[in-house]
Amino acid sequence: MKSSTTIFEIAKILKLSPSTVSRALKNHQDISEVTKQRVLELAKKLDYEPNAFAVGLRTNNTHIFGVIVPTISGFFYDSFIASIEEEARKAGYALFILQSSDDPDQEIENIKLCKQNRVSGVFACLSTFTEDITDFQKLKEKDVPVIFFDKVPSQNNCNKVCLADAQAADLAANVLKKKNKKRILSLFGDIHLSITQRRLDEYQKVFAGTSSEIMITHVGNTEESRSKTHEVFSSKVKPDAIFCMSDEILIGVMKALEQLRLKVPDDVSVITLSNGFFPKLYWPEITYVETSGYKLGKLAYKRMMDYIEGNTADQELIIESVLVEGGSI
Amino acid sequence: MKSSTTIFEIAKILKLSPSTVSRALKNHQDISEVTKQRVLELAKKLDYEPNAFAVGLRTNNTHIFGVIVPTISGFFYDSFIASIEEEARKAGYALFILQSSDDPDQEIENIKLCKQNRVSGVFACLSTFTEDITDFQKLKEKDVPVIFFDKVPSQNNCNKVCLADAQAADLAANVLKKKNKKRILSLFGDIHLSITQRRLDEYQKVFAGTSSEIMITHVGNTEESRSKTHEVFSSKVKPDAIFCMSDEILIGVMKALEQLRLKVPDDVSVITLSNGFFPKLYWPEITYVETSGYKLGKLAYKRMMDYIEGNTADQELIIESVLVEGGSI
DNA sequence: CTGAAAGCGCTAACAC
DNA sequence: GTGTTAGCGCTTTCAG
Repeated sequence: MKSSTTIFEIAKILKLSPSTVSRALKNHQDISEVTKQRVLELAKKLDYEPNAFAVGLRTNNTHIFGVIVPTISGFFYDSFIASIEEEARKAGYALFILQSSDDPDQEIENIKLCKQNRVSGVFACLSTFTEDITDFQKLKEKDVPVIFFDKVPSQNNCNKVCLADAQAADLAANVLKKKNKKRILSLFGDIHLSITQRRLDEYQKVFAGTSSEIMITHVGNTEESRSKTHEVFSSKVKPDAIFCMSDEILIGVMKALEQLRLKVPDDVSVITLSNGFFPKLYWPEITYVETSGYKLGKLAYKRMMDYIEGNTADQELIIESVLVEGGSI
Repeated sequence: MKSSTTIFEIAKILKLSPSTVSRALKNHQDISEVTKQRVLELAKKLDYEPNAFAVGLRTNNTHIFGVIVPTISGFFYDSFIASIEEEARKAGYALFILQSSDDPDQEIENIKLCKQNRVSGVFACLSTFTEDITDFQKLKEKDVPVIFFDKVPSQNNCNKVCLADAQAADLAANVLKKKNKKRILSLFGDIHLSITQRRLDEYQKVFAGTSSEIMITHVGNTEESRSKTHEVFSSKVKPDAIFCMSDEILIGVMKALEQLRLKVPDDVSVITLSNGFFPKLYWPEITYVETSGYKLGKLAYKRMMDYIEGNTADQELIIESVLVEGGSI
């Protein structure tokens, strides 16, 4: 990049000192109106932009937040990111977004990048396979606030914002129970994920002691969800309802139902946990318990700002789940 | 952030000079193996990370690319971003992602942020309403490469990578023509967008002089697409095919067809231009002409690196369209 | 109200 | 092979 206008040049032209220019530029009260005007005008004319490096080097504050997510694209994190970006922008912060691709090594690289770029704080969603969070803790020791979201560490000495996983599963399960569903294909994600565990535990609790058959099934992705559903509904005794733990699973289920020409809710009821977008693609719209990336983003941002303002005690914040009625039950 | 280990501290402990440490750290050939080892070891032990500000201030090179998009979340840009991120990471670049929210003012703010942070280059997709790109051109004058993608300026003195909009529309139209469709509901986006214009022009060309009725209709979003489709198919004479200009439009169409209990392709054929994800949600899968954010990202990145290596002549690069057969026609 | 000067951490001539 | 030094552009005491 070609050298840009500096404070020094402005000072020279206006026969002022660099410090005066610096102060004028940030509207310091000590500087006379006339001087301010002259400086501002010339700065604009010369297209002056402060050198963020010099500022950062001097002040040790970047007004940049790091965001570490498994992947940007997809079902959830894009809306989370968009959500914090909205707020951050208003407060003059920019976002430094890093993908871990669910790879713990890459996650560590990302932490390094955040460190090197002296971010003012980090929003982090752990990769599926992260076991060790010492690198995150080191950040925190350097007074870089770390707010974990969605996939958070199990230990308590950190700040987390989460969706009410257990409550969401509970809510959905109770809808099915109340509607007296007797044979429910219950589709959950990878059994090793803590998020799956929590949802599953709560779900099973609701049906404990009832006569409902809940057919717990784990699927790794959309295609598995589709094929499993197809298989189950090709047998003689068909379920009267389907529970989906996530959007990925839902869209596989719906594709299978279309293949089989089964009608929702006449032939089978469907309920899902969801970010809210996919249930609205179908007709009738699918009833879902909201797990909103957007809302989670707002909460995470709020927590971050709170932390920066001094409230550094470890907390775990939860977004309550909401049932959104479609016509699928 | 608490002060981190510096080169100076390492130098002091090892009784070396800062420059020797600096050189050792970047594996400079002048430095003896022993010294390198000692430095590297201590650096690791002290958890040393270079201060990106100091480096940037000194070298004027950040290894950060700015990415300006209308919005991160949605149908297309998330996969574009994920795509360049993959490559950038390999080459040691990080991404600084900014949303314009389709607001030209915010776009200008974003350009400023890129400037202030001395990014090594900018990937930019214009907001819908951007008319004036002088701010981008100023970046370029400062030797910051700017690669426009997707929604690009109409003028030629810049670098662009695009999807083959016209060709994509042509391809889809020809499929419909060959299948001898006679009454086609043709749904396009906002008429003011150049992308709509280009697709529409080419589309109409294909049907010029044929007996097919193509019912050109403009819709602003998914819901309009749904309601328009519903309305058209509620009349006596129903279309035998639907053309969708985008994923947003497609999902509205599909919802309307579900409402009306119309079967694809028995009752009506469907073809769309698409990033590739949504057509696969349905059964049968929707036939589409691919307009891939992922591929576009790869191309944009390649062009950026090429530019950085000296090939600075203005170019317009195009991604050829591919027809992906589903079962919807 | 304004100026002088130090220094943030690092790199790269230039010395030795 | 290693050390010395200047300086990137900015902010911020401290001194007028």
